[in-house]
Amino acid sequence: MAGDTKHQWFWEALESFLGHHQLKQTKQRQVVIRHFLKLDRHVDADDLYGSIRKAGYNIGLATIYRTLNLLKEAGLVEQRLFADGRASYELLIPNLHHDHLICTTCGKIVEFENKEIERLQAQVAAEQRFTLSSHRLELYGLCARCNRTL
Amino acid sequence: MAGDTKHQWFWEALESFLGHHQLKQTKQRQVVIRHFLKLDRHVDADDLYGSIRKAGYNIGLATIYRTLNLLKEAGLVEQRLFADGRASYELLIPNLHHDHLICTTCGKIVEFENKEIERLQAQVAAEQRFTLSSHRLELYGLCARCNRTL
DNA sequence: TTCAATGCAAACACTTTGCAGTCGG
DNA sequence: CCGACTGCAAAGTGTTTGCATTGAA
Repeated sequence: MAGDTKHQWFWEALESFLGHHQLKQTKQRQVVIRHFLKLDRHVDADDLYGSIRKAGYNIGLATIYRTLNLLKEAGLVEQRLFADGRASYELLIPNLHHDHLICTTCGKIVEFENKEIERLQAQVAAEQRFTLSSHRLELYGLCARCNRTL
Repeated sequence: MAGDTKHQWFWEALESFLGHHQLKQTKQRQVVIRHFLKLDRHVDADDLYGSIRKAGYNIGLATIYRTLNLLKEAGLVEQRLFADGRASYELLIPNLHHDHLICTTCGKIVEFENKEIERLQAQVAAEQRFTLSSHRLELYGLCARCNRTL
């Protein structure tokens, strides 16, 4: 119902999660999530709040945080912590993991995926007898543009 | 003077940094840093505060934060952010980079280094025309012990 | 003698929580 | 109707900052 076709899998997963946990579908949740999906990448609570407010809704910041935490619980979203103390959230697409290349000057983020690196990670974990559940890889440096400008 | 031989390079680097920035060596800084070096790994402000206080010193939390930030500025220490909002600090040993394998249950941290992964990272960065300055790789999962207990 | 450093407390920014009212199933 | 959800404001959290004072160079 609230789902566009592009994110149908997401709404289905959410519905399933809500169902299995006797949680409820609400107007506000739908608005928050719709805006989250629209903003698409690396969204923080304030971005969402602004976007939602600009669209004419009056939804409390608390509800936004609660919704983001819900999505995190549901495993649909990943929380990412930044040095300035803010947390940003990213849509977690199943089986479509990627890592980040981050420009330390302009903040540009390039996503990438490298099967070979992942394979080696699994190998390292196995050597230490860890059962891997997830990982985070971030490469920091200057993007081509900033490298030129500086 | 305040430097044990093991961390001599550290005290020298610090002295050099202070000198080049007209900053001062103080009693408190030395105490904080000495305790930081003693605790050795993945220390947070409160750990330090406790350790210092237990040793009979009365040094403000603010000073501890200021000192840790100083070390970060000096590039001698790396700040790491945790999901619960705390920041922990780790001694940054030059040319001795390592990544982390973190147990999501007991919090155990195993350090590792993998040249092959680093090589692939450099390759990825080059493909995107990034000039790499650093990276962070964290693998999350269950350690052997927790895997057994659960 | 100067100006960085300190301790304290107040200020901060982001996030969570308590509560009374609301609304979905 | 039950109990999860909401908005609001108040409370929390770890960290930073303003200020008068201290102390290193």
